[in-house]
Amino acid sequence: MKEECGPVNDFIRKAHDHWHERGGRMTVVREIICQSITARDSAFVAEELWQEARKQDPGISMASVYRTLTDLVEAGLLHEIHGPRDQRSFVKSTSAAATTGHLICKDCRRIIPLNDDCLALREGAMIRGLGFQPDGMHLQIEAEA
Amino acid sequence: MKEECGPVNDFIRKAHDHWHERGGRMTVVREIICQSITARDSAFVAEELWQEARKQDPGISMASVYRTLTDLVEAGLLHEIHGPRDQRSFVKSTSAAATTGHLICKDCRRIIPLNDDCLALREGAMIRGLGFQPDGMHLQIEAEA
DNA sequence: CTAAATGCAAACAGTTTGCAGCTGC
DNA sequence: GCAGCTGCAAACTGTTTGCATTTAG
Repeated sequence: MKEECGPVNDFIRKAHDHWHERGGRMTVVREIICQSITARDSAFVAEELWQEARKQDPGISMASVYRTLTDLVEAGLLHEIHGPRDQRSFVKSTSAAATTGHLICKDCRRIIPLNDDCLALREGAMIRGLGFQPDGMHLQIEAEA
Repeated sequence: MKEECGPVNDFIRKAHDHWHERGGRMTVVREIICQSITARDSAFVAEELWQEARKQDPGISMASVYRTLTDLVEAGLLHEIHGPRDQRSFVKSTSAAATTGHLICKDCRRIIPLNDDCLALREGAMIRGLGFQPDGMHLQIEAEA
């Protein structure tokens, strides 16, 4: 039942470090959840991770998924997306959607990352001009197919 | 108790028309809520409208506020903003925040409308280039003071 | 051995809904 | 009078939390 628990990729290594720094641990449950995140490159919700994590260990609870997600957002490894408010959704901070924006298709429900480097630069400068420190930007465009 | 119920400004006139078109009515409750909306130019939440509406008629329920807001979004007179998910928030469609974006300050909690006409043009063109019909765009930038 | 993490179930907050009574036309 | 609106309270949904138990180191 004991699995290989060491860091296996960059995301997991960083998560591992984050928890260690605060006296925490990289447990099996957390590693399963992180692995499920690692596989994703667009936005996801807690439920999706849970379904996938349950395949590895059917006992994993939603509570753990949410607790893990909260930690990872705090660690800066995930970004929370402010979408339609039925569910919280997240992206890895390294994903394009985290730094620029995403397109939410009202028809197919897909969330498509946008990749406009220029946007972050332009708007970041504007915000600083207003006297604020930008900390996360999400361009959300709803569209029909 | 009977008040002047006719349309008194553009927003209210349009709302009035919307309800009439679908066999509904502009009631006193709805007018009080609409008036409270009319006065606002930045983002607001249901609770705020409710507090204000109660000053006119303490019996008004949150249910009515939400039902009215839902109708107005459907009518295209309001835009729902996808902010931090503790509460739904809205802006009048005529507000800058509806068409361009808004800055959410993590410290002071204010939501500041941004006015970058260029943004809507640029991004709209990009989305159409991807084969979608844009329908509402929200640039959300979180920042610290 | 001990602090930290987990699952469970209960609590929570904002929102929605069913329904009986009220209202505007 | 009747369709439509309202307030109330109960239902709902996604998320969070308290607690007894398990687990990692």
